[in-house]
Amino acid sequence: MAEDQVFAALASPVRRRVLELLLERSPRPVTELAAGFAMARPSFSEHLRVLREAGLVSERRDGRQRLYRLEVQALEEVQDWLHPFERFWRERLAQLGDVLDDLDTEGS
Amino acid sequence: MAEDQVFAALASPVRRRVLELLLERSPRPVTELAAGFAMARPSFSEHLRVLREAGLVSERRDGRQRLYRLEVQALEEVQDWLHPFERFWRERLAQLGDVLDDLDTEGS
DNA sequence: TTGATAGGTAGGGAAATTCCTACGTATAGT
DNA sequence: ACTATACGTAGGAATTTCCCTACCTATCAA
Repeated sequence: MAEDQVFAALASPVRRRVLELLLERSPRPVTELAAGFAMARPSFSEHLRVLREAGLVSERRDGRQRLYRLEVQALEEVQDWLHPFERFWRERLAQLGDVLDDLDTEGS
Repeated sequence: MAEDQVFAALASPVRRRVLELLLERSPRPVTELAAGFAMARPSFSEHLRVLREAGLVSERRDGRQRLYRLEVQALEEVQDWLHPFERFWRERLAQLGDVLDDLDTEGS
């Protein structure tokens, strides 16, 4: 399943950080993305491959650079999976709100 | 980081499914949760442990059962991480909307 | 107390992940 | 044509993950 690959890709802090970098500016060449990581380049390439195969980024060649672009629609799969749970924590927040209201009422 | 453990826990389809089961009804005993998985019990126990250590579920003992409860606030870490990306796909959707509008305009 | 049920821990093997060094390929500049 | 740059693939070691069987502990029921 595609969802599986997306979640598996997000399991690595390195790969999540790459997506954050691409959120700031996209597309960007590999060297620029790799700059912040204390890691050999082939290791970093491997992370990019995982992101690519999950559909989270796409690659375009430009001269001798390869520009990686954020493909944000893949993250919608995460959002979609998360969505049914959202109701639950809204309830929690509502309850928290009630408690705060109570404290407020008592305090006044 | 706690975020790391949450994302790592969600990387497994089995564990995501467990959370979905707990969304339907929570808390539930282990046997009930394990019913749908073709897996030895100790393997399933291990998945529960990962979920517990990520803070995604909590355990309470009740007689000889252990009731697992969904702890949905741990998923907020995912939501929080995802949030900055949301703007991006809203833009994509807006663009898609424009295209559909254009088609509509041409069609009329 | 004996036996059945619920669910865990211990330990181990296969496979996947994550990192490395060495090397290959393509493009750009001189 | 030569050299440097950008980035990948190949192959391998260490670690982690995911599953197993065997066994232990606690509770309930007869």
